[in-house]
Amino acid sequence: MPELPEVETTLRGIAPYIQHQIITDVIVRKHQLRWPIPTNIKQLLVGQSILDLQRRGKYLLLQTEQHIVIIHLGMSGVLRIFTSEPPKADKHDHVDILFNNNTILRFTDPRRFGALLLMHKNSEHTLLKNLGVEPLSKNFNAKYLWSKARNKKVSIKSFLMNHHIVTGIGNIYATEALFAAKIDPTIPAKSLTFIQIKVLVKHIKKILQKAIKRGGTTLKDFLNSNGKPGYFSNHLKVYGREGLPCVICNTTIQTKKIGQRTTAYCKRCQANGRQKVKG
DNA sequence: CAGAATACCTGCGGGC
DNA sequence: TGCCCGCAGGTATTCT
Repeated sequence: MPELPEVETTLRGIAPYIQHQIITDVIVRKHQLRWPIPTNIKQLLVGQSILDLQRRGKYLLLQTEQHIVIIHLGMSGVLRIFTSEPPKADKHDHVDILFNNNTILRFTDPRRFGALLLMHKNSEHTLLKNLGVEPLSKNFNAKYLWSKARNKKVSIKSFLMNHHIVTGIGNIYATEALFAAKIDPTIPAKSLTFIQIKVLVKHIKKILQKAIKRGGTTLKDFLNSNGKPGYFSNHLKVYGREGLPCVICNTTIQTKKIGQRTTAYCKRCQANGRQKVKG
């Protein structure tokens, strides 16, 4: 999906339109997303106002007086804002939330891996309670990642994509961060030196921040709340570059499946000191 | 318990 | 043109 920068872009895009606004209607055309949208969502939300909007990992949280709306964009989800009559809903426009300022928030998701759930304001949702640290927070630092990596035999790439360790990093940004840090994505998490962990943390933060600044990455589906794509795609250095020359050393970029996910890497830059390539 | 495989769903591009 | 296959930004759940 949308990974952290895309969710953050979405949050910033929709917040000015719906914060402090009262929900006047909820139209659900398709309940069956990753989990069913609660059937009583309309009666629970109408009349409530949006007090606050937050992001936790890749989850968007819309806080109302009584409930918190949890939204996950899955692989192909998009939230868009309409301030006048929206276009006729097509088959993937699953939900419209209407507000008293005539704004409409529309949730579109062709693959339906996304979710729209409700939790009571005082409860703790199982989806959220076991999430790891936010990668852009101070809690995400070399000491933390190092301590978590101590006994982990999984590849460093799968480790980075484990949301119980650190949230919001998906295939694109894990791939990019490992390239920037010159770390072989296949090596076990526990085999990294503290210095490597430190460099990796630095690059993760840097890349995520840069991507947010560019409005996220659009490969195919992602659009911001105005329906515009993100522009970080132009800054990707390895992801999607299989067969093309490495931007650093010209070696042909290869791919490999790690934990079922395609991983692009430079054999030379990310050799992790195992062997020097001639030349 | 950790780690790997599976499941959910649609759309698209490539090969034939 | 059309069919079939594999692949895609995610992650909870089930398996070994």
